[in-house]
Amino acid sequence: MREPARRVTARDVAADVGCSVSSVSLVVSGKADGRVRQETQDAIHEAIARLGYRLNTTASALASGTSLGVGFLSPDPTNPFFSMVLDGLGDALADHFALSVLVPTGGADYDRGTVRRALAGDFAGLVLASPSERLLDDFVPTCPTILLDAGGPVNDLASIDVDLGQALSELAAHLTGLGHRRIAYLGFRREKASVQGRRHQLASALQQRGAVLDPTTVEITELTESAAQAAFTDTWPVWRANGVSAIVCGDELFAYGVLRSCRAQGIRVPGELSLVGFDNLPYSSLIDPPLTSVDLSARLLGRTAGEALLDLVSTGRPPASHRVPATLVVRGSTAAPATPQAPQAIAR
Amino acid sequence: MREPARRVTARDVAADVGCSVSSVSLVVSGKADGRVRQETQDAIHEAIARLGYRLNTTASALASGTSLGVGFLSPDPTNPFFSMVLDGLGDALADHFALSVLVPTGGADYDRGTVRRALAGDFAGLVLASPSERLLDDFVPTCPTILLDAGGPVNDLASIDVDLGQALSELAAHLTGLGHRRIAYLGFRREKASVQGRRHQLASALQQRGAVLDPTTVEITELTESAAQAAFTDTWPVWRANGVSAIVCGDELFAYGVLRSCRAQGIRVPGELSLVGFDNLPYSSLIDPPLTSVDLSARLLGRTAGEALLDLVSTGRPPASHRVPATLVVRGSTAAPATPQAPQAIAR
DNA sequence: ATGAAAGCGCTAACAA
DNA sequence: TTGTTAGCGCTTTCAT
Repeated sequence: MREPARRVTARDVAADVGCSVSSVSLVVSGKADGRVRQETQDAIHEAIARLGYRLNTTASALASGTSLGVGFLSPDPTNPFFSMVLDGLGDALADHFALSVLVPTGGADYDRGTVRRALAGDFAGLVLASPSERLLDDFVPTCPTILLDAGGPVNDLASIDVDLGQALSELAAHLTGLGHRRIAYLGFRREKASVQGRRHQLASALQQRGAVLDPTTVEITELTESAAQAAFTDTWPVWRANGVSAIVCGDELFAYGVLRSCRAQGIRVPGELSLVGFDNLPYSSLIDPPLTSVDLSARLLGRTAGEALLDLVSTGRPPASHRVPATLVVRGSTAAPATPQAPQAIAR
Repeated sequence: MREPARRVTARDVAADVGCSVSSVSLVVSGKADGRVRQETQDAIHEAIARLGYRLNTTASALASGTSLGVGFLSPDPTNPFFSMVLDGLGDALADHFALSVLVPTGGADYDRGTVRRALAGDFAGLVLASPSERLLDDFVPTCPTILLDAGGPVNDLASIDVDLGQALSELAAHLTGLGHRRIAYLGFRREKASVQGRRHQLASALQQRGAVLDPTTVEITELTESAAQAAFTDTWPVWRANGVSAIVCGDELFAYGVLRSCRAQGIRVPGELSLVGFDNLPYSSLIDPPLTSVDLSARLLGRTAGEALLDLVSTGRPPASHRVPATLVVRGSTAAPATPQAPQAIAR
């Protein structure tokens, strides 16, 4: 039963050395050169090591008015996309801040409650990944905040987004080149503008090549395989009747869900149905069939967000919103449709 | 160009209401009932809302001597195993602490530097996932710490571990039942005791059923697919010469790496080589072939660690080390060996 | 029921 | 170059 062992403070060190706490503070924070004599510095260092002194970062933060960490919110820390974003973010921030991951409670998307907890955390900055529309509506930032994958700036908050333009036209070219004429989109329902943007970009890229995005819209609110599996199972009869021969999924997890549904129903992929995912996870190339993917550069996205936040925190000037380009990775889940496709009229 | 907007403090609220800061503090911390008159409480609540006051958690932590978060260290936040552990941890801790994920710098395993940063963070507690042997050697905890997947308690630190006993004998029964007689193990080199333990458990389970664990040991230090791919490519000639017909991988990522190597070399899985992974990621059932897996119950592991930590932090008594049972999930990557296997002598 | 006051451990003026 | 001092915003006795 050992003592609570009162923590060694800067004062203890100062007393031991016979100097003042300010000198200790200066030495510890590395601002000592030219302000504290070398001998004193040495003595302080020695005492710190001997006594086992460690800076109390809480007190330090309070006194200096700076905060210690930045918060990261994502709908689901389990989704590989967000893990990779987190990894990139860590890269950019590691030397400057601790990264707090606010895990939404109960497997749901993060909501006001989670954000409130984040705001209570006295962070130096906040990164909101794939925030939902409702959330942003009444979100009042209390610290430098940047959005990630919000589809563009919202309420003066900069957003780091994926630029899908190039990848989407490549995708359209790829699919139409294979002979697909009617493609469906299985999206993630988050912030309106973003979703519409993705759909629209894909739709117009397809149109330019004489193909069509099926107007039957499916937007999933839950970022899980099983939700996608269920949604696809429900909607496939309609899409099939419409002549859809390829599906583009707004999240790779969705593609996995579709795949499961196809297996369960005996739908051949590719052939009867071609499948494209957004993300390009490490597993894309291992699954059966290997998934053709739009690579969202998650890690780069995270790093860019980290850098933007660093900039925002230090300069106080709102950073420009950034776009990092996505790239198309073609694999085995897309092939020519089994039945030749009729040319389509322009949608809507 | 808006003002730095000095933060609303408890004093502002007190001044507004015409009471003292102590009352505000009591109300905010929920200790007001019976100590502050109801009218005053109401007035304070009203002022808080109107003024937009939020508790400064840094100051609160300093004054009360409590800390705000717990730190989580893992070799790689990108590895789905750790994401799931993190998720479980978040579940257990969410209402009590913020979870800080300390991301190791530069993609390497976390080292003393990372730990030092963690220790500097004034956490209420620390969770060290899959710590390396060297790390623990000279690790001096400065706050309640629990280990996760360390293979058992180390230096008085409790560890939450997977109990492989049952799953491993099922696995041995499964493999020998299929006709395998010589199995190799591709492990993750971390803390010695743990690794030896896993190997030994598997070895003895196999022996009891007349099969043998190939003595050629491969222990990978880096938790990546590509490391496993390379290691397997190097060692396969030896294993093949020894008559190995099945491989058990200590991490599912390793199994993916082996799979890639097999594809590259045209080794048929299963048939020429059966493959088993440890983890049972969501992707196990989608890859080709679906992976037979020892499910490590990552999420439960995380949740258990969280609960143990909560207990440790609040009671101060070291929690018991826990073992959560793994389970075998049989899928398509294991089958009878193409060539019948000779009965094997007992290894070493 | 309420408020005054003494810190928590550190930082940053300012004096010396 | 060094030490003294006044806080940072909150919690927590302890009087009142």
